[in-house]
Amino acid sequence: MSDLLERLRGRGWRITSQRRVVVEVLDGDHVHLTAEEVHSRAALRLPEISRATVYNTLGELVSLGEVMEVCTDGRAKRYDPNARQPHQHLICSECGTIRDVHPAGDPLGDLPATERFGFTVSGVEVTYRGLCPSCARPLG
Amino acid sequence: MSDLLERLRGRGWRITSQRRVVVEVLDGDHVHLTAEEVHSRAALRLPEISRATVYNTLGELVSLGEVMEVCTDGRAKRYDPNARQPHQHLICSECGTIRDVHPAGDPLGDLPATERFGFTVSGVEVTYRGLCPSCARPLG
DNA sequence: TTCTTGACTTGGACTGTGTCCATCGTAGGA
DNA sequence: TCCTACGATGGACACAGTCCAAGTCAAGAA
Repeated sequence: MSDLLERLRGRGWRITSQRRVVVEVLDGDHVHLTAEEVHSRAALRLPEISRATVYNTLGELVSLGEVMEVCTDGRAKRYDPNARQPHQHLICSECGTIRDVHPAGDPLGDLPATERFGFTVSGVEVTYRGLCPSCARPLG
Repeated sequence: MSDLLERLRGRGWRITSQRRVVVEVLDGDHVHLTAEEVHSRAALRLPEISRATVYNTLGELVSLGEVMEVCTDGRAKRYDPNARQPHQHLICSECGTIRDVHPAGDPLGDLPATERFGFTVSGVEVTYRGLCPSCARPLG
């Protein structure tokens, strides 16, 4: 069983087959799936799993800090299982591919007090945009 | 007439009453409205304006680089008329208020070549999150 | 000025994403 | 093994955004 499931049990989660499958789908590949993609992959193993359950489970994983929600465009959110290691995202504007990246610098520290307008700033998201090698190629 | 309308005319835009009203709504306050908010404000001046037209016009303004699309959460996109001056956003996680901010540092330069994976990186969005003064206040 | 035409607008249907809720099922403790 | 509160279900619903066929009109031509 994955460390993640163990941590969840430790936090009082009731481990059901549905939750197990959702967690395993996320744990399997470190790609950035939409909720629908998680649902269809989960349904391969557990055909009767409902959309509502997948949405609920993803929402809970996000609020526990185990999974990161990535809002790339106006479309579906994507879920990043690599939430425990700080990182940013590089997104292809053409095909939507997402890569995790680790920039130098400290964006939080870059925001001077005079630019905080009294806010309690708790986090920062950095999203780089561009074209991936395939999409940048002329008639690729 | 606004500079923006003049620029648009220069780019071959047909200036219709609908487009004029949408541009005026955006030009008026430098806040970050959703498409629906733009539509309802536009409808105060031009009651019969349709949602489709507002969406079309906003989309065109974005692709011309005159307006910036801001995707704050999974909900509706917001439209920022301040697209010609580079800036970033500070968002209250509680009430959704958005402020334009101008951090020090150069996030684009912070992404080393080894972290670009062959991408042609063209831009970067930085979103700071936290609580605004009203929402941070205990029982405010 | 009037005419012409193709770009623009309209409204309603449609899609995709996500939420809600009443009901049913079951994990895990007693 | 039994109980029960927590979780799952699925279908209705809400919201954001897109699409399309038909009607309208801005602006250049005559």
